[in-house]
Amino acid sequence: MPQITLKDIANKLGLSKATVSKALNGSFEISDATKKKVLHAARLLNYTPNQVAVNLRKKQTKTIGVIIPTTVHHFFSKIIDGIIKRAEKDEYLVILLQSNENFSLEKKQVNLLLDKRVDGILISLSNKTNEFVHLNKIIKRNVPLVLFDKIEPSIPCSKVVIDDFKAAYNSVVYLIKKGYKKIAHFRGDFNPKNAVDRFEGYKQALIDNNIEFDPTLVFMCNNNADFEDGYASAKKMITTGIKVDAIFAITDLIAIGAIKYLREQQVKIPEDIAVFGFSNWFMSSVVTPTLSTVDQPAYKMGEMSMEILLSEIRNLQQHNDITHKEVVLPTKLVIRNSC
Amino acid sequence: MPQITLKDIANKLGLSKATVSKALNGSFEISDATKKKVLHAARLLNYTPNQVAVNLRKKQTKTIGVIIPTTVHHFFSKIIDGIIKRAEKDEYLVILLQSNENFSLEKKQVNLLLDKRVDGILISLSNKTNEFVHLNKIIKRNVPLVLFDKIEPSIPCSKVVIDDFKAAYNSVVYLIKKGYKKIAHFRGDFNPKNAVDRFEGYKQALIDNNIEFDPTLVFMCNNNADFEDGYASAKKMITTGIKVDAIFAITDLIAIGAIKYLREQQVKIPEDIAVFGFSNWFMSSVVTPTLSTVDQPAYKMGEMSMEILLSEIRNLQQHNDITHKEVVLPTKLVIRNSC
DNA sequence: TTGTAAGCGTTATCAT
DNA sequence: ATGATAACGCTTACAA
Repeated sequence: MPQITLKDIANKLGLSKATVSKALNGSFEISDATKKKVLHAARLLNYTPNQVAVNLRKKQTKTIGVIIPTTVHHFFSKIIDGIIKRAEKDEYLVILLQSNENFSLEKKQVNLLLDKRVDGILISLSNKTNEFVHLNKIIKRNVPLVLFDKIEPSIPCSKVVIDDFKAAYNSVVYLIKKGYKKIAHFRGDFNPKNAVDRFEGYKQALIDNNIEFDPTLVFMCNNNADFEDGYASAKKMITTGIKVDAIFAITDLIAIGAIKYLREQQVKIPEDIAVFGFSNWFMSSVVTPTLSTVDQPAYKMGEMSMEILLSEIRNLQQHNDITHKEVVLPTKLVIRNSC
Repeated sequence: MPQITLKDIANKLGLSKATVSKALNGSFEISDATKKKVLHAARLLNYTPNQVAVNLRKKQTKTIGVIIPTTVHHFFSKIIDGIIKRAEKDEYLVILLQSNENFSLEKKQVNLLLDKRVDGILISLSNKTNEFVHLNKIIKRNVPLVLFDKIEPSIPCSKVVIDDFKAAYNSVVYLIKKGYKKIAHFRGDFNPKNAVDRFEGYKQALIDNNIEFDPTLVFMCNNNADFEDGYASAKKMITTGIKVDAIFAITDLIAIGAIKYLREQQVKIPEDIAVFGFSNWFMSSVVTPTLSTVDQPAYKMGEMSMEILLSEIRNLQQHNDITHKEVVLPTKLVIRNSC
């Protein structure tokens, strides 16, 4: 059954398309009588405007594009949740794309979104992204852009992040205050900024507490930053005879991998070695022992990114000048039984 | 900077819009010479076609809509992964919406997608959905629809599901073969079909093995089917003095909640009580003890749903008749240490 | 208060 | 081989 159009209603009622359109949009120019007639006919015929036509005419699509490294990730799925819910409030639709940690895919996806004429774009950069022409292209095209979590500081756009440095710093300080002195760090080399910031936080916490930084206590988890990496690093640490009394892991998954190995080796947690994670995945609350970790406000991050994007879109449409925001969301320590 | 259009290129080159369009689309009517000129100019000006205009003209958007209950769920996020990856292969974009287990929201979202003129729709029904006019509307509008996971059998469209009955049946048979005789079931009352099917599978397995079905061993987890529910049900079971030697839980999360309570009470797993889950979340492989469970092919389910949707879209465009498929994806038991 | 007509940026048909 | 024109379905000056 072919879609009903304005023209159909106009013909049926002996009115012009213009009048029908105005009536449907509640224009004050139209008499109540015809408004009623039009509305009634529209309901009867089950008419709804073809948004593609509306979009073309109005030059806005009420759609925004989101590019993230992967959806299969507790942190990112909560961010998506926040993004979609916030978008819905303003009747925006969300196109979701995964870069899959692939830079050239990310570039391609930016172009797709631009061609789709989305009203704004939200990106969490892939770990491989080290060039930024695609981002600058977005900006040059005057499409609002907000970077979140995995960002590039030099891009002139709004950004929403977590203070990784501070969160790591606080975690390690917490460990130190509890009496741990030989604290290993299981780090990642990939998600450039986050991993580096956490590492720096770790280091600074040691220094500020008069504990000498010992590079041999730092283990690089550069495989995939996942469970296996934590397991392998713990194994490497134990088998090479490196003695520590605590581990600060860059990720819950890595922490849990480490826990698994330690438990297999009858290492008591936290008595022999304490473990601290990062992210507060749900999983952390059910492993044995339950994992102390850093809670990241993922939902909030998505919501906030969308919020800022929407306000920039609004400002753009109203020809107000837009000022970029840089939001640093607070994290908090969640102390459980692993330290 | 205003977007470059066909007209700009045409003017610059002293050609007509028509010629430029044809050249850009590689039409055989256009001479190689002008093709080259046009392509060069297009590249120079950084021209890319406005997809909104293309969509209006071609009456197709190369976009499909997906409605799921929630993104924050390991199972669903893997499905989304499968959907997006498959869509991308055919250069389709995906609009993602969450019904949030809210029926009226689901209805509204269907309308949004229809107005957006998406080329097809993928839905996993909310637990509250008990009317189906919105689905029939999609079909009446001739928009391809595929239902997955949470489906309604009576709707004339393609469906992709898991054989919940069989998976539950096999799990319980496995428990029985291992010698367990008093097997409790922690069930859910909500996601209608899945929960019921699993319950029926459980029951049938008992009957087929000459174990009398005992309704007092069935615990309803109708809060949210989550961790807390499993914990509470286990508590109820133990405190009311009901003796069992195994638990078949409808969900890993519920199983893990149960495990938590049992361990707190010094109940040995699996020696005193065995536990069997359902879904094979990653988490199941890291809890203590690691959880035996049913692996659901989530990624495959997303991929397959999209695959079928795309083929229906293709058939529709080519005016072939479309036949609906009903795919039942196989599951498999993952045996770990909890039974 | 209603209608006419142009235009959004394409593609497709039919001339030339 | 190229171009004029209409059409996709809507909104919006501007006229009536």
